[in-house]
Amino acid sequence: MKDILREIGMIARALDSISNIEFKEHDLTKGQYLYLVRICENPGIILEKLAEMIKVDRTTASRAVKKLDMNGFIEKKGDQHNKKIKRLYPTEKGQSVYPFIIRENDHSNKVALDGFSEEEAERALQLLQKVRMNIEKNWDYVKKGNKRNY
Amino acid sequence: MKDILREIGMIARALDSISNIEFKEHDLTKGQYLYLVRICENPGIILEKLAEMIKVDRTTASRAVKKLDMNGFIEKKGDQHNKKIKRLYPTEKGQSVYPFIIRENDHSNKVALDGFSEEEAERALQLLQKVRMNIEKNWDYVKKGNKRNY
DNA sequence: CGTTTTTTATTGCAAATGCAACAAAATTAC
DNA sequence: GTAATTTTGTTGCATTTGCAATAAAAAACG
Repeated sequence: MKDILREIGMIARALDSISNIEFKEHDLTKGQYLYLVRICENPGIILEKLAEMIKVDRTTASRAVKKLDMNGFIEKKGDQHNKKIKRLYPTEKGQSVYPFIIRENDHSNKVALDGFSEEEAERALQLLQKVRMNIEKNWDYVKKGNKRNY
Repeated sequence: MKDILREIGMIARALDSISNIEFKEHDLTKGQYLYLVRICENPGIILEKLAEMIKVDRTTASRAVKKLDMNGFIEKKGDQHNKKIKRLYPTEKGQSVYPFIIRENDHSNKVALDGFSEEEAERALQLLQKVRMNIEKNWDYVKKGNKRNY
């Protein structure tokens, strides 16, 4: 059995750890960069979709977003046609941090793909996207309280 | 820029979330399965190496291992020639849970690689191992307090 | 040898995380 | 239309996480 999952876990923890240390400089605490980039790239997104996109619990996302709001990185706006949802938008301050996040992420990507040919990098991305799509079905399923069978 | 890192992050969080839910059945709390499998596969490993292997902070590993010990999954043994280190070994109970962890992980791997040919799966593993090796250098570097330049 | 540095392990905070439970708006079903 | 279900969001609580600081054994260095 090709154990790609352990590799993925190691890579993800290492990268997250690095990012968290590096973004402290921009007053972002643990995990916040994850939410902020996505809100910048999807202005008007709602919490539910954001959590789904990041693959994190709704309640965790709720608190992370609340903190981003309190610290002035984003703002929550009510919707005219739907009183329940709160749309999320980056503030000036949030947008000003965005380039730093991208630059850091790009650098990590470069490091990760060091020694890869253009074809290999492309191939790696395709394979990972496929893995992600395979796994997200299970995530939805299990998160909704269902039990996998194996 | 091929953003493989976001894909990896999503996959890792989704899988970790699934595993944590599924291992509750075996009285393992969040994250513990990570430590237990590795101790089973590397009996006598010390905390420091374990943390490095998993890519997690030393102090986090320390507490996770303490809990595994308190709950009877593993035990810490002093070394005869080195009074500082504590070698970690699975107990009977720990070993009895091991097959379940492997079975779950295997299943997740199967799901992840659904639709992959044998060659593709092999290729994916190779690429990920390479990425992991590229990234772990940076992780060591940053964890030791150094600053990446980019 | 003695001293300096590195390795290994732990604890004290402060913060993030996530399940349970709840609430209210929106949507679907009848 | 109303009732049942789903969607969206939040808090309470218990746990995990990780940076700082500490300590002590071991290893390196002179």
